[in-house]
Amino acid sequence: MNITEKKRILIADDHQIFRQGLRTLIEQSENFEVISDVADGEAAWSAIKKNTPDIAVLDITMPILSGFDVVTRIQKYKLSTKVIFLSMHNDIKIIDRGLSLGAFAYLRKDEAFDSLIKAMEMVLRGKSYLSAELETQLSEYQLSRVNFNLTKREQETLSFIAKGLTNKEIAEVMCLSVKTIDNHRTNLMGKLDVRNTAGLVRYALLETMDV
Amino acid sequence: MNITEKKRILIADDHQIFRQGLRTLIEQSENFEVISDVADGEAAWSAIKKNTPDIAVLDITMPILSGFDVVTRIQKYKLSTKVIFLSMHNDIKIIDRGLSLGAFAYLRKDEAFDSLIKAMEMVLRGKSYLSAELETQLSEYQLSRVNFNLTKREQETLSFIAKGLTNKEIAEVMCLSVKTIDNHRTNLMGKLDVRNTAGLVRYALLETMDV
DNA sequence: CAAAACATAGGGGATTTCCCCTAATTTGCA
DNA sequence: TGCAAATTAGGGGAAATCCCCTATGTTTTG
Repeated sequence: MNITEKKRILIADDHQIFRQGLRTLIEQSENFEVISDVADGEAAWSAIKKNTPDIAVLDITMPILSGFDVVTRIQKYKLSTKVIFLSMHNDIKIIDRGLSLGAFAYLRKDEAFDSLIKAMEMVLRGKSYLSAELETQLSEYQLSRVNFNLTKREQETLSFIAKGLTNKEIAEVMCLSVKTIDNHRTNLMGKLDVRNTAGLVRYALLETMDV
Repeated sequence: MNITEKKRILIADDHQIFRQGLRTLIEQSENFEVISDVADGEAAWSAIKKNTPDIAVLDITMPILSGFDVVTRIQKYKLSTKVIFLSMHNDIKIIDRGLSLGAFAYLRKDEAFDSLIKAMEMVLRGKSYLSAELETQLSEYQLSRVNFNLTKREQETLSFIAKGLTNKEIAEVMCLSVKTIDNHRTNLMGKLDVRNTAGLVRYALLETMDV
């Protein structure tokens, strides 16, 4: 770590008290200075464009632009600012999305402040950071996702199920036997690890966006 | 209509050809001039903030910011620019959402250009515009929505159904007879005008956000 | 080319949903 | 206070689902 020059941090979070507290904490550290703290994603993006901080610590849920929107813009304009998400979200899907958009670290707000310092130091060295717990969850999630390889016919069947058609109706529109649709249905439930129509519809509506 | 001064129009749509065509059409009219045409919602918002056109003709599906996002900002900053949505979407829920966010008119892209002129003239007079067909659909939709008065127990039952529980399992967690859950289910399907589990889950996931 | 995966279709049966109906209590509101 | 709505529960039966299984032809892939 360069002693003569503090690393420049931007904070974006729509909760003012949290923001002030975080700023104070970070500024106690010798290696970091907070150059700006803002309350929404648009302000964050403006500040990042203008000042290119070393690290942007972003909330996900923010007014106007979300943290996802901001990191997307950073990637688009190839800015050197590295993003750390600091969010209350515990949903592994959200976390996966954030990291795949190009963030270097993801911390939950309930983690210790030391974790943030650690994350910032690692991120500056070009490494990503994730708590051990989240890392486990994430790899399980990504592993489970790749097994969701639905075949073309299974996808078609699923989309009809999600639209509310019965097996008989699906068989008619796809010009197939009801038994074939029943098979697709069984295979879908096996692959997606659900037990009934409700689970299939849930998957179709929540995990994919094209229904 | 003021003859000496043309009304200033902004167009936002991510399809360039459509945009150019629309600009040409509008500029043939004597009463309107296109001050800007842009390809995404962020550019639209910037231009609206800067120039406050009389009317913004917006697509809904656009990069960076959606048309919904733009109209939300216009409302938030109380700008005088009036929004007309011009979209391919035919889904009455989308249309309802757009109008309830504060748009003055909604036109489908497949409607005649004259409709747009008519809509623009009405919008300038502070009136909203909707094709007769869409107006009928919309009032039916809004009427049907208010009848979706689900009782407390029906709502509970629905949320369990949407989570994938069977009637038997729901009966257990709610300490009721399976037959009671079956009744709730039947009543739900009647009220929501769907025919099966898939329809119930769809409603729970798409019409409410707390699942 | 051979193996694996996919798509098709059927048997058969347990379980669940779907959809009528009746009916007793309880709750809420005018 | 009284009536309407809500909640509970059940009978009964048709339909659909869920979940095993086998089997044959096609397509994809190493």
